[in-house]
Formats: sequence, C-alpha cells, structure tokens
Amino acid sequence: MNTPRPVPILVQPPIAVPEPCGTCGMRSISVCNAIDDIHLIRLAELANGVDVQAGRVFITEQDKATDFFNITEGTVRLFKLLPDGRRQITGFAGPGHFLGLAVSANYSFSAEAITDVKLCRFSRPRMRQMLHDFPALEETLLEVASNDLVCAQEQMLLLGRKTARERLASFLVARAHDGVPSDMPRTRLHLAMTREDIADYLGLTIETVSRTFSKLKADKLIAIPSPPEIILLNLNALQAVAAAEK
Amino acid sequence: MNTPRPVPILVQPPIAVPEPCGTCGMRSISVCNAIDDIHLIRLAELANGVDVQAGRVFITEQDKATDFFNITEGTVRLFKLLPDGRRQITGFAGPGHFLGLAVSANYSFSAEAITDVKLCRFSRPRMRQMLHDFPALEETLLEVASNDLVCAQEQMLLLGRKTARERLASFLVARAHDGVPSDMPRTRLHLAMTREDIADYLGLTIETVSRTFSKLKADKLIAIPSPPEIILLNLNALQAVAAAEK
DNA sequence: CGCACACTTGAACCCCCTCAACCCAAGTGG
DNA sequence: CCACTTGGGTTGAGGGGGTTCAAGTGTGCG
Repeated sequence: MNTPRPVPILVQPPIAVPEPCGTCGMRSISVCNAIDDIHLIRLAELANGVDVQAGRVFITEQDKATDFFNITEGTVRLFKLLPDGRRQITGFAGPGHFLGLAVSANYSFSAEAITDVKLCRFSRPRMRQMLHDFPALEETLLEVASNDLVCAQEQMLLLGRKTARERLASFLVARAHDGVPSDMPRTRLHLAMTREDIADYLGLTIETVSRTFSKLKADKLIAIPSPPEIILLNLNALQAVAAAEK
Repeated sequence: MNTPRPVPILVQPPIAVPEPCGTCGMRSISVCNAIDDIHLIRLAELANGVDVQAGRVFITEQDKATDFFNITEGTVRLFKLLPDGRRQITGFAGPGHFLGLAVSANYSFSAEAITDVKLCRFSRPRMRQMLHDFPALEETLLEVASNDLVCAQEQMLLLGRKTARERLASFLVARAHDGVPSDMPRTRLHLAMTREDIADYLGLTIETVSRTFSKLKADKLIAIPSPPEIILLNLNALQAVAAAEK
C-alpha cells in the first residue's frame, strides 16, 4: 500500500503516457494507481473514454458483460429490479469507483447516470490480460471488492434490522464521510440523488423518507435550506442514531 | 478455471504433500485448488487445522483480524449486531467457503459455528505473502469476492423490497441450489439453521418465518415432515414466488 | 415424568405503506 | 406577463404486513 514505487530502470521520467490515462485526474484515487508509468502506456491503449448523459442507463442487468468501467466524473446509481418494478438501489458510485466485477458472463445489476458522467471503459478480455500481466492491479481490485463487500454487509444490517430513522441517519453519516478524510467529515451535503433514489436505497418509500427528514429537522439534527442541500447540525447525535446507540 | 494443471517438470508425481492440505477433501472446491501440488507444500506449512464446537464464535466483529479461514466441514453463520442485540445474519458459510476478506485491520462481522465445524486457518501476513507469490491464488480470491458481492446485492434486493413470502421462497430456492449442480436442485432440505437464524437472515421475526412456512405448506408448495426437514413440493412455483413473477 | 428448547399459533398493536392532496420552483408558450 | 404544465418534495388520513406479546404444541432427553 505505502510501498514506494520502484524507479524504472533505463528510462528517464517523465514518460509520455498517451491520453487518456496520462492526464486522468482520477488516477490517484482509482484502481489505475496500481500501475506505474511505464505500464500505464498499455493501460491507456485499451482504455476508452465515454460520456454518459444524466438519466442514461449504461449497464443493464442480464446483458452480456462486455466491459469494465471506471468512473472519473459524476454520480451513478446501481440497482436491481423486480418484474413488477420494485427497485433496490445497491449503491451509488462516484469518481474512482470501479464497476463490473461480476464473475458471471452477464451483468448482475444495472447502472444509470444520475448526473452527467464521464467514465473509462475497458473490454473484459483485455482487462483480464492486464490483470494477468500486472498482479499489483489484481491485488488492488481484490481490495476494492473486499471493501465493497464490507459495505454491502453493512447495508444488509441496515435493510434487515434498522428503523427508518436509523436508516436515514446512517445514510447521512455515510455521505458526510464519503470521499473525504475520515477525520474531516462534511457537514454540508449536496445530494445528487432524489428522495426516490434514497428511498430505493434504504428500502423505504419516498413519503417515509420525506417524513423522516422532517422529523430529523424538527429534532434539530439537520437543516434543509432547500432540497438537495442538507446541513448536518449535530453529526455526533446522527452517528448515535445511525449506530442505534440507545 | 478448466485449464489443465501443468505437469511439474523434473519432479515425479506423486508428491508427498504434508498434512493437512495433501489429504484435504475440500481442496477440489476451495480456493486452495488454485495452487498446484509442488506449491501446495508451502501452503500446507502455514495452514492450521482447527476444530470448532457447535455454538462457538470464532470470529468476533471489531477484533483484530489476524487470520483467514477456509471451512472444510460444517456450517457457519456470519452476522453483525446492533448495540441493543438486533442481529443481521449476512450469510451462511459451508465447506469450501473462504472467510476473512476484510481489507481493514479488524473483522467487520462475527462468525459462529452452527454445527461442529472443521476449518483451515492461515495467518494474514503469511497469506499475503502467498497471494503475492501466487497470482493464481489471488485471481481465485477475486472471483470468490466478486461472487460474494453478487450474492450480497441479491440479498439487498430481498431485504429492501421483497415480501415475507417472497423472502422465504427465495431462501428455500437458494438452499435447493446450494452446493449442487445447477440443473440438479435438491427437493429435500435438511436445514442446519434454526427459525431464528432464518429470521435474522431474511430480516423478519421468528414468528413471521413460522407463519409463512405454514402458509407455504397450506398452499402445497412445501411439506414439513418435522422441522428441520423441508420438502419442496413445487420448485417451479417457489421460484416464481421468489422472483416475484406476478 | 418433567424440564428444556424449538417451533407454532393467536390477538392486538404499530411502523411504515398506500392513496391522495397540496406546495413550490422551473420551464413553456400564448 | 401570466396561465399552464411538469417534476420533485411535503403532508395528511387510513390501512395493512409484519411485529410484539402471550399462550400452547411437540419432541428429545435427563
């Protein structure tokens, strides 16, 4: 993890890495960081920058899984559907997030852009080759998958055993810590997702989400200047509610 | 996956692989299968056979994560607790299942033996070394983790959006397919777990589980000679209920 | 026999869902 | 400029699926 990157022998930095990877701002936080500059050239050759409009579904459950994706900009909702339209959002993915880890030949979930999204696409066969050639990349992916798994288990606890109030608190606390150093949580949130997304993520209805937000507001735990903005007035108290401490 | 194992050069089989790995009956279905015989010697050196009595907790959430485990016999429940005792079982693990993938320094869940359990223990630092030395092992672990992730997402859909009846049907269908070829599902189940375990796995109460089983029995979808035995009388219908088709 | 334990069944309740109305801000077009 | 629409959000009233509380059934085992 903190092992210093070995200096390439016989090659003088800086190395000209082709677009798009050479200038990708997300590299430092994404899986691509597992690769050093000289090998990044190969990665760049098979990466494929894609723009996705807000609202577009770019991964459809059951479709043949042809690609991996790495989000570089924007927010995405990942979800599964039941035949009658009931939806469960299994997660939100932002910059640096890696998608498409399914082992099976078909995607096991759908992905839809919430905002306009930029992402990096890799064909699966080529990605497999890369994984084979660069164990460090595979190691990073294993860490990513393990981490996703821990989050999924936490979400199972939420969906199976927490009350609506605890779910909302958990959601807000998670958003506060998302993508920032753990000792510097946000207190102002700009939620990219709608109330309906939140409901489908937390296993509730849109009305319950709205009512519970109102309750939290009445209890002075949050303020809602204008939705999608939420201010966390008492993060400690929210954390206590989220953890179901008495 | 189905790539033939390369014949070791200069070494005549059979190779004497030390206990316990050499004779481990689980090898063919476990992660250890990623390693060929000559390297299995090294794996055996750091493997550690352990017996766990039914009811014993052998992984405790929050404890320092010192080991990985590979179950070779018996059934285990994996769970998370809330401070007031609410429990969410995140999964059941049987022979061949690999435990302890958490990236963090601490376990993110607890594990408790349901039946008497035999398992194989690896210290994390040594395991890391093995992973580094044998990319094939890492690749297998990534597949395992990806697969677990898919299951976790399916379970989120269940917990967030399915009715009690749909949850029980899903559970039974999953059990029917567990550990057998996909075209040969079981119709007789010997459930190792109690009603309470099932309830905590499906996000319900024990009473709802019992009542819903009774309903399924009244509808001639299952028979219950004596609990823990369950006979699936109409697997297709159960599958339809599980998938929420109409 | 009697105790323990897992499971089942019944009755009352409640948290969240359903259905419905309403608010509000941002278009859109005459 | 204003009427109308549209989409997201809020709030209210009533109902229901699952929980809670409680009693009862079965089964193994000392």
